[in-house]
Amino acid sequence: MVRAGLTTERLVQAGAELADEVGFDQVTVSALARRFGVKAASLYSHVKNSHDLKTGIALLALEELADRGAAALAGRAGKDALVALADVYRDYAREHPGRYAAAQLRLDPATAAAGAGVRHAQMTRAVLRGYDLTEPDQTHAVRLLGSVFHGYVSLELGGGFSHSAPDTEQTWSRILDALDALLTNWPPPPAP
Amino acid sequence: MVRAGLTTERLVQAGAELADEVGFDQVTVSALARRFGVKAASLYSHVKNSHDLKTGIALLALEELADRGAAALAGRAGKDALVALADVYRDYAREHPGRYAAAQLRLDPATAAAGAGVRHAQMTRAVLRGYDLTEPDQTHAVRLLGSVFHGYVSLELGGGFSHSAPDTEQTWSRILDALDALLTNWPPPPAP
DNA sequence: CTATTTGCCTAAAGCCTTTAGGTGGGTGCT
DNA sequence: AGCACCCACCTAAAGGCTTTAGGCAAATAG
Repeated sequence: MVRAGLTTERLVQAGAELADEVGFDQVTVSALARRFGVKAASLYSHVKNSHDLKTGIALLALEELADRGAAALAGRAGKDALVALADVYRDYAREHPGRYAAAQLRLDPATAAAGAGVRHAQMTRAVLRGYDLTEPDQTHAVRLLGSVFHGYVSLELGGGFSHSAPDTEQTWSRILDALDALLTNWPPPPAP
Repeated sequence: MVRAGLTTERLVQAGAELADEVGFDQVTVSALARRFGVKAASLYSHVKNSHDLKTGIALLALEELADRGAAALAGRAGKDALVALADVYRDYAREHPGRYAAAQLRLDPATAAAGAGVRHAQMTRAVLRGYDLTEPDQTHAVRLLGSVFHGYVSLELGGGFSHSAPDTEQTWSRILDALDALLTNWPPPPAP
């Protein structure tokens, strides 16, 4: 009987690959065990339960995304940085749809705080250094960028923009133009 | 033996309520049957299968959302209309998180085309009539608005903005100010 | 007041999750 | 080398959800 050599890390890694292949919600302890040629019960020595496994995949995805973001941001500023970071999210989601879905998993606050979530907010703040925003507008802008990135990527991934001209490539680039223009010229609070 | 009086419609309706209470992914044929005091197998005369039930809930949510949107848009234009439509999405998601999650279900093209999906795009286009955009910028703007609405709402719902000042109410209103300013002053394509 | 429809039931098979307890291969100590 | 221990993986089993097939009884129609 040859041992499969399971570890938590390898399970999470393989779970991420499985997610990209068949979708995050199809990631199951059984399917993962099958992939290792092992009985499902055997995974429970390495993973607390199904939810734990999914959390592990989510944290992995957030980490990978943050790493890519940091690399993309290095040496860039202004619109250049904005576009680079935005493309990181979009490209990652297209290359790894399962992982991206995993990153959307609602984590309990403790887990989220321990993970790479904070790095993401910091990266967006780093992009905003290239524009002239002060608190609290900077926070508003962080949230706007997060919303656009996430919203666009998940709509595009879900096929929300499919079969309609013009193509999504153009839209994406024009949206980034528009965001750049908006950040450059952030409106003051309207007089009540 | 008193009959429960099941119909497809009542099942979908109850499924939507169940989704709001326990989360869309916890909506299960078994749970729904339990709620009607009936065996799970009995539902299969009214609903093809589990996926069919979920699709029904998704279509219901899209319909409800479109109805609310149409009502909100009546008699409004410009920023007024923009804010009204945006609030429809946000309020609906907060009142009916399960239904909102359902509305995000990936539908096959045929089902999507038959449903209220088209009405949503048309409502956004209606809002844009208050601004001076022509094709293809109008399509880009439709997609931008869709991304912001969906992205913001789902991040807020997922707790992405929690426990950090300033509060999300302010951010939401400033984001809408910003979108209004952006649409009013939509940037031309940058020179290559 | 029968006859048909149809609403809900039981039975059963298949798959997933999770816990409990067993066995044997590896590893390290003597 | 021999031995003991540990840990990786196994079998067994209980419980849940999905879905199909076939049956009985309540509602409805002629």
